[in-house]
Amino acid sequence: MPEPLATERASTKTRILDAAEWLFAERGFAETSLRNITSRANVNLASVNYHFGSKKSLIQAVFDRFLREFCDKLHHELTALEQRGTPCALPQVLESVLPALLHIDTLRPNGAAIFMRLLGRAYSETQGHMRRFMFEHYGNVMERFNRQIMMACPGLPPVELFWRLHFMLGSVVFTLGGGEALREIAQADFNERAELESVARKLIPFLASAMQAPAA
Amino acid sequence: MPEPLATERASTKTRILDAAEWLFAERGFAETSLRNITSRANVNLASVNYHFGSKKSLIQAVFDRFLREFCDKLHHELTALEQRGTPCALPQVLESVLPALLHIDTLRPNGAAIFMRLLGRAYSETQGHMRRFMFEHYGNVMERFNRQIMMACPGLPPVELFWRLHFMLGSVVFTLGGGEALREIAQADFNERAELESVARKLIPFLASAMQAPAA
DNA sequence: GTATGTTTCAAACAAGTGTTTTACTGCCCT
DNA sequence: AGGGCAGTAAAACACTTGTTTGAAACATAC
Repeated sequence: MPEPLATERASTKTRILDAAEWLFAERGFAETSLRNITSRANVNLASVNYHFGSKKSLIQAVFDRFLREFCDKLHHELTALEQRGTPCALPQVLESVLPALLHIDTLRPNGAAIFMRLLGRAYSETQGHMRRFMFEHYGNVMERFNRQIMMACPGLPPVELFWRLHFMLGSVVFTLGGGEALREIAQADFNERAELESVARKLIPFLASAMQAPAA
Repeated sequence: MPEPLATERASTKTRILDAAEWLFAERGFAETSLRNITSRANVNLASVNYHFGSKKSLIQAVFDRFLREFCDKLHHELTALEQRGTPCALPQVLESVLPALLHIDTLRPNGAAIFMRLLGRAYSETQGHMRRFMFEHYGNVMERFNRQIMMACPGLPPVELFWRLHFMLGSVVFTLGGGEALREIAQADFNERAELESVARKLIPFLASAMQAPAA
């Protein structure tokens, strides 16, 4: 499937995906109606059921597109890391996700924040459909990342590692997905441009130091 | 207002609050209908509008009850900390929120997890109604906690402190509010009872170490 | 040019939403 | 006894939701 030229209107399918992901991140899944999506995408209401089958499938499709874009880039960074031979230091491992984040931020405005919010919502889902979907389709990349972390944290018991990985995920999702609210406060109170990359670069030493705490 | 005796049925108002907070945390605000709430509370549909005015006000009332219970306890712990005179070490400061968390966990089953999920939802709200409400009514307690953290982290620039406080909040909300999902995984994979307190006690050294990372 | 398969469109569908209305309790008070 | 009143009950309100329908428009093939 070729990239659509800039002159021609994007396909109905991607127009729906673009509109949906923005609204989902902004308001949540339940608070976003199909009519919100289709009117934002300038397509007919019925077209989402025609192309995706149902709202639930659309949500999954939105999530899948993000995951693919993110994991493809992360995969690339991880192979570079693995081919070094020598085990990497923690900050370097953490830094390897940065290009993937910045990448999806270039594809769409505020892409990384939207992705993080979707990730947060996916995790807070009671049923855990998406969490399962995520591990089934992209579990291998995440597994490789975990291994790098593990090698950089020698002597850490597996249980402790499990929890600390989720502590980290919480920090990242909460602050990077927290959206404009946090950034605006930071900018107002400290007059500092709070770009995605600058926040992420504050996160890295914070998390690296956290992971190296002695296990209780 | 006296505590209702165990024999008599709780007031309609608190029955609604109890049912609502559980459902809100489990499914979210929008996904929970008033009919879900009233049928779970065994009260009439109209009674929620009669007692609370609207669904939005009910949400706020649920949130307010949690905040009051939590901040009252935290207030108590903070005064104990402040009266020591000598500045406290970071782990001790962090540990001061533990009694407040455990307290609301005794008031209702899974209370802390529910509270954390509500907190997370409150923060991820686009409009930020609840965040504002929270700071207006309980900002003083949070301010005092921040000061204790600040004193335990000498030399940390204010901007850095701002972000790190939110990094911490993210970890706590995400993992403690993550609910049964994370605990079940931990229990299945590592055969370890994942109680609220044991997870919280893993969080403390993790966060303490994180806060002490050198500023970039 | 006609036939074929795909995509769009407006309209309708049944089900569920928050809220309001109206009548009907039980209860205290003078 | 009876008027005032906070609380409850069932029903209806107007509206939005996701989904389906059947016809129109489009493209592509022969």
